[in-house]
Amino acid sequence: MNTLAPAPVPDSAASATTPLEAAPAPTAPLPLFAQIKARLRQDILEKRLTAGQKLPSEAKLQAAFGVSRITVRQALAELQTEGLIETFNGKGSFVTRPADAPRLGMLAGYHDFMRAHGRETGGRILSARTGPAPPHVARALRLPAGQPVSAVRTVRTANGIPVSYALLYYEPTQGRELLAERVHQEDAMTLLETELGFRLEFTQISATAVPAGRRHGVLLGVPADTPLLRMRFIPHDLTGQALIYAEVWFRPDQFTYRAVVRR
Amino acid sequence: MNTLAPAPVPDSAASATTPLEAAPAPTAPLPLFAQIKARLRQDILEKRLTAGQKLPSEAKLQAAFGVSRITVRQALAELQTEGLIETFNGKGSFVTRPADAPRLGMLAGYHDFMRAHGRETGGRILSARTGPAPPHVARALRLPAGQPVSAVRTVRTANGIPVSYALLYYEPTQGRELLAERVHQEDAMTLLETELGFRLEFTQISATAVPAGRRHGVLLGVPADTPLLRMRFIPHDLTGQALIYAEVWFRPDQFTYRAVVRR
DNA sequence: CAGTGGTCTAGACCACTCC
DNA sequence: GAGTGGTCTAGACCACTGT
Repeated sequence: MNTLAPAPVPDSAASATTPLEAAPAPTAPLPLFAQIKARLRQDILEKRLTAGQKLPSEAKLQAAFGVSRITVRQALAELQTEGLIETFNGKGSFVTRPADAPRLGMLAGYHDFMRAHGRETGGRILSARTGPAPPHVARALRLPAGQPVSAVRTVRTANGIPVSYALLYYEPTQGRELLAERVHQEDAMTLLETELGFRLEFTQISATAVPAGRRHGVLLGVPADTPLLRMRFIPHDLTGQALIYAEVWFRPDQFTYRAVVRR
Repeated sequence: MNTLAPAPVPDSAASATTPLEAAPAPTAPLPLFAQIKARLRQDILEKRLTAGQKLPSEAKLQAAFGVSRITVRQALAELQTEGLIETFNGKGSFVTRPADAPRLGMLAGYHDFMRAHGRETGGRILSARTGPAPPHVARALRLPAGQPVSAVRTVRTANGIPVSYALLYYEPTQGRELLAERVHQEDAMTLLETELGFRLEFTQISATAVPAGRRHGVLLGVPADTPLLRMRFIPHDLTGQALIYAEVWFRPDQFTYRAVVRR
């Protein structure tokens, strides 16, 4: 017997909606700890276990899944290195709040960075509408060409000076409409993690320099042909799905991109 | 008894040079697995175990340290998640060659990227001399102001077209002089990892856009005031020491910086 | 105090690699 | 087949957290 009983996720929370038999399992029956890990991960991603919530104790998991403690601990250990849970001696294991996890990409995010430097951040939304996705956006978001997407344009300021012009694309599903109301106040990545509850796994980043066009020059308050830093951010969740496509033009005299990268 | 016997690193390789008693251990005697891990890590960093080399088998480590297999495995597991070793079923554990480890920062490095796109990379060294460190460089490398550092200037080309102008600073110690002979052919980060055997842990990166000055314009073959992408890379080793300070100006029509960042 | 995770042991069986 | 890592069990003691 190498397959877990279809036991519900123990303790609190309903489940039953995800019988283990539905797993792939054509060839290799996953090791026990991997099955437990997959189950818990799914519970987290699908919000049956929500941010900050305490997981069942190791003893309870042990009993519920009918395995030894070491097996339970191996599952928890891997979830921990993946940053999905945190465990505290004497207290228990808890689903990480995404904001708790150290942010490696953009150092603490744009707004935090500005505030940390004593600059008042502001901004406004220039437009927010829905239309067919441009080809490169559709490709990045893995959507059929021409599929309708939301497009939001914003300008951000610091101490009243324009800093960036941003163009955001995303599928107009789930609670993502919130982006159109808040991106001028908070970082899109922060909103995705804290307000919308997505679990970011990795982000594709690119950077280049471009001369300010007429339109960007006016919006950012610089003469045409002034060098601008143009970056693209494409954050992905744990399943590899791209969540948004963001293209941002920065005034280099007002902002320098900084990051810390492992390896 | 909670302290490992001063057993030498078992199998091959001399050691004995690092008795465990020299450890901190004033208050909390590290857990056994942590002591084993520390010992192996040290052996790797100090080249008693070198890249690609096979570690003693779990059974041998078990016997050598006088602990149970699980304890050995916990040490190995953590070294693995830190990327210091790789293990293969049926073969053993091996010290990772830094180049094997997935490179998250610059996607596969500049030269690999160019070659992957079928472009012939070239370059030349403009100058290599030693002089007092500029203040911002001294600060980043944690050196006393004015301390002598090596400074290397290079230009890189792809298919004969200038792509970047780079300015590298580093302490002229150890084998690092090699940098002055090879940076025009290989990425500095790659040289540090593969040729010089450093273990990179994290890299500070910054990006901004600047107008090409007269000198940069001539070197890169673009008119003055053309926008350039200017990036700084400061790679650090496992101890947090900055290894080099690199400042690079890219022609944006020839190169876009791309990276994948966790979280 | 009870509950929780942190560490550790001594064994076991399996799958994989290489000779 | 011998050597190696991958998985798993049953039990133990400790340190920390809360009441």
